[in-house]
Amino acid sequence: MKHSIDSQLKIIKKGIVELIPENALVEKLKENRPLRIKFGADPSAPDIHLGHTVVLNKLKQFQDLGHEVVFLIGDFTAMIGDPTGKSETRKPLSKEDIEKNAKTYQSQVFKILDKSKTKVVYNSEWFKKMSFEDSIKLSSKYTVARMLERDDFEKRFKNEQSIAVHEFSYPLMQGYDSVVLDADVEVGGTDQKFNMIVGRQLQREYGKKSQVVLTMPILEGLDGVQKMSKSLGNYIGVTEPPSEIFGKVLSISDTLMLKYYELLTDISLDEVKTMHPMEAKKRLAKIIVARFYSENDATKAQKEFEKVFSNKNLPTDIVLKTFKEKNIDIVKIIVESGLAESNGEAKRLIKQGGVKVSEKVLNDEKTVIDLTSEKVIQVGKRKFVRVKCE
RNA sequence: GGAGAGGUAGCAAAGUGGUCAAAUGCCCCUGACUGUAAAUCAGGUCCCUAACGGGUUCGAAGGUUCAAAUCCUUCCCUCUCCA
Repeated sequence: MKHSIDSQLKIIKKGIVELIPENALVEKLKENRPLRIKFGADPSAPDIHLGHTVVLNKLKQFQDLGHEVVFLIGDFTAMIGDPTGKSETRKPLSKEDIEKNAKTYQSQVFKILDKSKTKVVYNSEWFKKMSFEDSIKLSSKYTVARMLERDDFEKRFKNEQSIAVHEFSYPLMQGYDSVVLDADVEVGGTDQKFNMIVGRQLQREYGKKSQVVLTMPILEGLDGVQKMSKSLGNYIGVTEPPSEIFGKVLSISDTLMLKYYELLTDISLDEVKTMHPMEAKKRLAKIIVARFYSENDATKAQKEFEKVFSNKNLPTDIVLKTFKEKNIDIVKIIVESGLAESNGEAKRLIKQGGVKVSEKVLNDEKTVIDLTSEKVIQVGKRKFVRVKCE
């Protein structure tokens, strides 16, 4: 191995929240062997977003240091369905869905991870074989009081929200995964801390060495408050088109931008602070786009952004929607091309001056548009559609 | 098993027979100002209608009433305390 323990440790510790416990990691590194780094993924939400990449980047660093990443897909867990929080019970996924999601997940994960140094495993492999006796044995290794130490359990308990008994099984199962896999290190977001620590204890109970728990900060979503997640709709997905990613980054607040720089790049914050916020944000957006596409795509995305939003020109590519009739009410066009949900909303938008036809604000909701020539309809700042009759 | 408290729009939370399509706050949408930033301001936020008005909403299904989110019955769900 090329790196000394000190230099490895330095790389590993960069950008993390906690390393529990640090000296155990040092001991493991001293053994001078590739460590097994466990990372668990839930195949119910297959789209990877920037939030996930914080953890994935850390895993990549481990790979670069010569360690082995075990990418665990929690297919067994997903089959049962996890009723987290107050949201209604999540529907258990079918086998087909899980398989499909797992594939999608993998294809996206390998935009960051090194495939040749990653071992993919499914936890149904061992859980399917477990008997009821085994599972009772497993649950006897942890107490309710300790379960209630977990933040969200405690909160829900206090707030009089339901906690299904089997929810206690999730930390146990996740911990048991570590037992089976002989994980040396488990990496996850701070929200996973509790579950990962359960893993440590279970490993000990089963006569194995405890894993080291490494937590990464949670990336806030575009709103700057809640964590980035698909269900909250405040995310930037790694498969989104470059222009989308670029635009979304530009829309975040300045404070949030600093956090993104911190968690997603190697650039020092001092340097960022000397820049004009706008320039800094564009730079960040470019870096992120380039990571999932290319420098070239990033530059293109920036030019397009400047064209549309800074100079208020029309975008280069606008979707074309054709109609059979030659003359149609503007309201109908807006709704049918998906720029608004209902006639009422379309009318509202017009009243408020949010609709432009061929770059001119339109105030009369009764306007009939002549579609013999092509027109560009714009709703708000960023929704465009080209329309004409067939 | 017993006693009690609840389920209202995306979320939180008022309303407890007509004045309720339902206060308020947040989220969200549009506009102004900008840097698609923050802060601020103005407007909007179930569906149809140019408008008058109409149609569907307050856990579900029935019922009482001229009239129900509000009263009654049954059911489903959540929580608290006791056993």
